[in-house]
Amino acid sequence: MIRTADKHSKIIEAAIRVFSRKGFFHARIADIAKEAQVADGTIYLYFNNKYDILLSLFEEEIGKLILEVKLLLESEAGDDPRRMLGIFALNHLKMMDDRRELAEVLHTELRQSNKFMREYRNTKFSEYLDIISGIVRKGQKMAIFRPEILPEVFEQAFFGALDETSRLWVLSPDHSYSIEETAAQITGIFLKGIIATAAQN
Amino acid sequence: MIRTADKHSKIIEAAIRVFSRKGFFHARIADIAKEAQVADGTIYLYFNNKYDILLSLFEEEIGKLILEVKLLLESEAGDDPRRMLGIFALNHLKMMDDRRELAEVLHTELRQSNKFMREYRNTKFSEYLDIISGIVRKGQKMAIFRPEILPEVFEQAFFGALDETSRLWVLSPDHSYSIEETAAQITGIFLKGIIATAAQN
DNA sequence: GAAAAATGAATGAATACTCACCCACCTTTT
DNA sequence: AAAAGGTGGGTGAGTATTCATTCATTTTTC
Repeated sequence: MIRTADKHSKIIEAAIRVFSRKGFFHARIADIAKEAQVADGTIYLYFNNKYDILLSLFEEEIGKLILEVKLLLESEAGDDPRRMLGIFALNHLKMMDDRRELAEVLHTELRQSNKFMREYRNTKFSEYLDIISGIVRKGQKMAIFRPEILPEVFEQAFFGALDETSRLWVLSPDHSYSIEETAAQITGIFLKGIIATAAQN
Repeated sequence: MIRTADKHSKIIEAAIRVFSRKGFFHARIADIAKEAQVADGTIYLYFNNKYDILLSLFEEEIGKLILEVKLLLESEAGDDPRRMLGIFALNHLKMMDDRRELAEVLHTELRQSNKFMREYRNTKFSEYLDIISGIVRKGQKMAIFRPEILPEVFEQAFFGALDETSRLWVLSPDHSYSIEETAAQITGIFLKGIIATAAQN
């Protein structure tokens, strides 16, 4: 066994594959160990228990996702909240499509564990979601978006739409339309839904 | 032991409570039996195994939900697709709020099991979802809704929005606004998003 | 007093986690 | 610079526990 390999990420990556294949509860530590080419016991040198693997996985992967979108929003949106929503949506769907195994874990296990978390706020996940309400507030401040829309409700609805879409996308292998079309449809509906005047867009 | 009690529904109802409290995997058959005031073995006279309880629960409860909404749509919507969307949304959120325990089970376990179902279509659940695309097609036929909207994508987005909203609603006990307000916000966004002309609404 | 329904103690399969041991590599001693 | 000693990451067989399911027995029904 090569000494210098980064066991931590190796285990996380193995866990993503195994959890996506069998689900958290049916995944055995032995499966993850085998997939990571590591002994069962080694896993406990890096994680406290099975559930800790899942939580670490969430934190780390969503952390990366947040950095990625924030960077993209700064560089590509030209400070336009309308474009920001489109970029967020497309990026979310694209990344879920690129990393299907991670997507499956997030879709099924994140909810499960959210429910049993003491403090739902203060997670990387809610930080990711709050990017959306941030965009809404910005648009309202600029008088581009209707002021009567509650940013939190919009956030829930917009994310819910993306989440359900990506869930079904990943679930079935064949698709009649592209990710870009799908993202455009969703962004289209929500933009028309939130824009202040009967604007052109 | 009460004699004429319908054991089947008694067990289903007990299972809803136990699954919502502990989640499917952590729920023990003994817990459900105790909650239903029935012996462990009795459960196996009505269901093949633990997972069968969950699947039956889905089929039966979503079946009821479908009947309820369809009736409501026929009696209250006056054949107007715009009102139909509003009725669907409000009914969905209200029912999730009324039956929080069932809602929690649907939110967390339905996804889990969806993922591991061979044939995703042909479930009561997809029948429920298809009510939404049905409304969209109706609206497009009447030239009230934009024809370029893909009914399936709208269905996913609209349901996703409702699902995420009800999920968070059930998850946290305190709310700044009412269900009616929330439903109105969501319906507002989606209606403005799908309506053909810059109509009055 | 059969037949049907219900019971709950016993069974045994499954598996998360532990821990005694191994050994590659580093440090100290002579 | 060779030997001795130390360090700690890595290992994986073993264990204790947990529960879904079964079935011999009891209770209820008609």
